[in-house]
Amino acid sequence: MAIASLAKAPEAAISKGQLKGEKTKAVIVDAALSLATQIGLEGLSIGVLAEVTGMSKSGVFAHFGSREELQISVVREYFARFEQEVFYPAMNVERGLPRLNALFANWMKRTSVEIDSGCIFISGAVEFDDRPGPVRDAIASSVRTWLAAMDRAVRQAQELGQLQEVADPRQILFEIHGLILALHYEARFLKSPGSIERAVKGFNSILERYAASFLKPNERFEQTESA
Amino acid sequence: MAIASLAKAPEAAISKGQLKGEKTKAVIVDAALSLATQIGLEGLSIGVLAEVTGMSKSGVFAHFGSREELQISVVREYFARFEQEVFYPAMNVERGLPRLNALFANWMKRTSVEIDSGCIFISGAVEFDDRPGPVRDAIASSVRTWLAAMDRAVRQAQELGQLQEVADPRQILFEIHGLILALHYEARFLKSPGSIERAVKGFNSILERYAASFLKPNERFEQTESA
DNA sequence: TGCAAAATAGTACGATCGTTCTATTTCCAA
DNA sequence: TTGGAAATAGAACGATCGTACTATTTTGCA
Repeated sequence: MAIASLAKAPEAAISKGQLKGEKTKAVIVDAALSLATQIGLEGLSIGVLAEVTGMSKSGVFAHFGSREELQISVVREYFARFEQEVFYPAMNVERGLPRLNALFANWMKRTSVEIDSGCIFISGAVEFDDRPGPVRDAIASSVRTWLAAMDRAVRQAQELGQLQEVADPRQILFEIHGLILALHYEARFLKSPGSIERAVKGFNSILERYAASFLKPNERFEQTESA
Repeated sequence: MAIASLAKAPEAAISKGQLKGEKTKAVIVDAALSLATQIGLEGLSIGVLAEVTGMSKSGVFAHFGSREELQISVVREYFARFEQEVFYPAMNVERGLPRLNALFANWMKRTSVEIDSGCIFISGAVEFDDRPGPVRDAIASSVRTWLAAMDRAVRQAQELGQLQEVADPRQILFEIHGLILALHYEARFLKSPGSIERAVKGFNSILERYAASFLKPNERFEQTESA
């Protein structure tokens, strides 16, 4: 089960024998991904990618047919890993606040790691906010899918009577999203220490404010817990 | 009085006669700024800039000596305008919560306008977070200067007994910054309606949470008020 | 008004970019 | 094992980039 219905295009039809091809393609996408997290999707260059992978420019190019298709592949791969690291583990946690806590914990943990590597959903948003096209669409649909998953978790906490029924889930989500963005900005760009703690504290404040009743201590979010 | 001491390099020494030169330089920077807000500082190209301003490439180039210097000039110009639109008007409002309200209102108003044009402090942070150098430094010092001004406003509200003394100003600032970033992301990239209202609501929630006592109605922030 | 200096234009350079086309190599099933 | 297809390499293209150099024009003060 993926985050939502769209999730994954048919893509790699492994049935027909493209063993070697798909394998090196995966290697290229992997290299492209770690390049893109550092210098952005727009910074991706087929020449540099060929150099890194030890292939020829045309050899790399042939796997995608266009730079744009390469960028889309990178976005899809990033989304798949995001799903794997952030979303799936939290699905093993019981619905409601515990799962919401887990989702935020994993999201924040990933963002913390990305203080060194960068987040494509954030850098891509900036690079493509004025550039319509399939790359922008791929990023936007990935992000919307993820935010919808968070939205579901918030609503479930409401249905279980853990968060106020009257609260607007999208308001809660907006504020949580802001914490992640501030964490990314202040830690990665400004290099201000203590950003992680502030994000955690902000999250707890949000939960407290919207809590149906006072939270039991074991429902408070701690940075160490996860998954 | 500028936001802080650094504020403005000596730059345009208008005393010595560089009338024509400085004038066209201003025209170039102006064009570069509106270009950079849309496609980013890294997207700036001297060729395109020459085309837009009706000059020759070398004519444009001569004013800066390097592309990097052009980018720095753009950052400085952006900062100056930010100062003019967001910071100065709020200085005419009385210290404490009213001024903090005005600062946030102006900041948000500017961010709202930038839903169409883009914010260089946000896009620049993404473009240069892994790229050390004078451009990154220019952006970072501008942002830090602005955040320090916000920090001062928060502390003044504390000193006046309007916000809790025990609260950490940087925590408050972190959460406010997150609201602005979420507004920029969700409105500009995701194009989700209602983002402005959510940012306002989030700001009021923060003030209420950290308020020393209950806020009087006229101290609540309304989107329409400003300056 | 004339003249040095400042401002702008013109041209060319090496580099890199995405892409195309054609060869060559490698794979894998029959 | 072999033959056709898939995968990769190689070379070249037009375009654009920042920058360096040299001319030409324009400016503004003596």
